[in-house]
Amino acid sequence: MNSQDVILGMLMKQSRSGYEIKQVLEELFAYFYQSSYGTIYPTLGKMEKEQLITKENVLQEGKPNKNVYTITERGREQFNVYMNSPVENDSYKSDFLMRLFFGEYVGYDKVISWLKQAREQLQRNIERLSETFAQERERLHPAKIICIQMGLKGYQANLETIEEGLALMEQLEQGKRD
Amino acid sequence: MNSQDVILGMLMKQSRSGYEIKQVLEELFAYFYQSSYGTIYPTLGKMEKEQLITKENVLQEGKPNKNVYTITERGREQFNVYMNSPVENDSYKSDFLMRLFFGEYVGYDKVISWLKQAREQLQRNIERLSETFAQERERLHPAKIICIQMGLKGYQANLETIEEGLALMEQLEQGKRD
DNA sequence: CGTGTCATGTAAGGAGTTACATGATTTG
DNA sequence: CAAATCATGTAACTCCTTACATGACACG
Repeated sequence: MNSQDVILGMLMKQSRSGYEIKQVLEELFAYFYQSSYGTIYPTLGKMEKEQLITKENVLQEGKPNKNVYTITERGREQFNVYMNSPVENDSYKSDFLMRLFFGEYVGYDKVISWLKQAREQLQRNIERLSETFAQERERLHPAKIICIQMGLKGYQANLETIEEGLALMEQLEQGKRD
Repeated sequence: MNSQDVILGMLMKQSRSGYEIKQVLEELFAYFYQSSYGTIYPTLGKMEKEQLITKENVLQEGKPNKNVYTITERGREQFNVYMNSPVENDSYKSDFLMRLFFGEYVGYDKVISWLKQAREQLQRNIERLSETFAQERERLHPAKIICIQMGLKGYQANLETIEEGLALMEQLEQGKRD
């Protein structure tokens, strides 16, 4: 899976500009894929050259023009190749867990501050993800529902573990003061 | 967080060779950090030049020699700088979830095969991670226990969601055949 | 005698991030 | 009038991955 595969998938149903692709990526894919303009725009250019997509300049009122990209037949074939290729291993990189792993080298207060920070972030993520899908829930393809459930249940499990950990750490921090 | 920070942390308590570092990384860090020799050896070289670590060639019987690295005072300071820097955002990249998201473009059978594959992988991961920490559990620093709990509970939540999703998909697959 | 483990490294390449650069329009 | 939003792009850089290269010994 690379940025090209992702973009092809996003253009399967509707044509979009690079800016719009970024927005959707941030709204719906945030919990399992991240990207930046520095990747999206060059990739779109490359894909146009390879005739996987076509560009159309669209004039807008009150807004700058935009380049709207449409997937070609060749692009659809390419997307199909991706969808039938072996699934790559997940890659999870967490600075937060690294800190916890090395938590013995700092004070309890530091660990507690990391946990609180992670808790707040998770609460925001859960709120955002549930809201995004609350309305359209019933109309979605079952595989997409599973995908969203993976995100939500995963977040919730993490939140619970952090909540428990925080309770433990605060207890220890109290005990230390006596 | 980069490979240098991780290596410094791993040398805080004991000196190790590049090969040993890789082994520990695979055994204990697999669920939140991955690395390769292509990163480890050049990083060790760089760190030695910067006097964050020192190298010692150790002769072994029946095995090739190894280069054992020891953290210096300067290295400890550097590690401290890392531990007091702002925590970076997690980065999770999942080809598996991407496939599910685009599941509407393939048949139910394909989705089911992805889910089964993910289930098997998760079962293996859970088994490995629980075994690794089953024995030494009580002696660990609380922060490290939370770190491991994050891994285990996260895996378990994912497994449950996949199990539910698989049941749903298999039901739909049956319904389709009538 | 072949496969696996121990052990260290290099070189080329890929993929993506960050920062920079620009500019119009809208909203408060 | 300032800040946010819409919109596109480039260039330098960092970091890591993959593949290659080597070699001794152990185990079955």
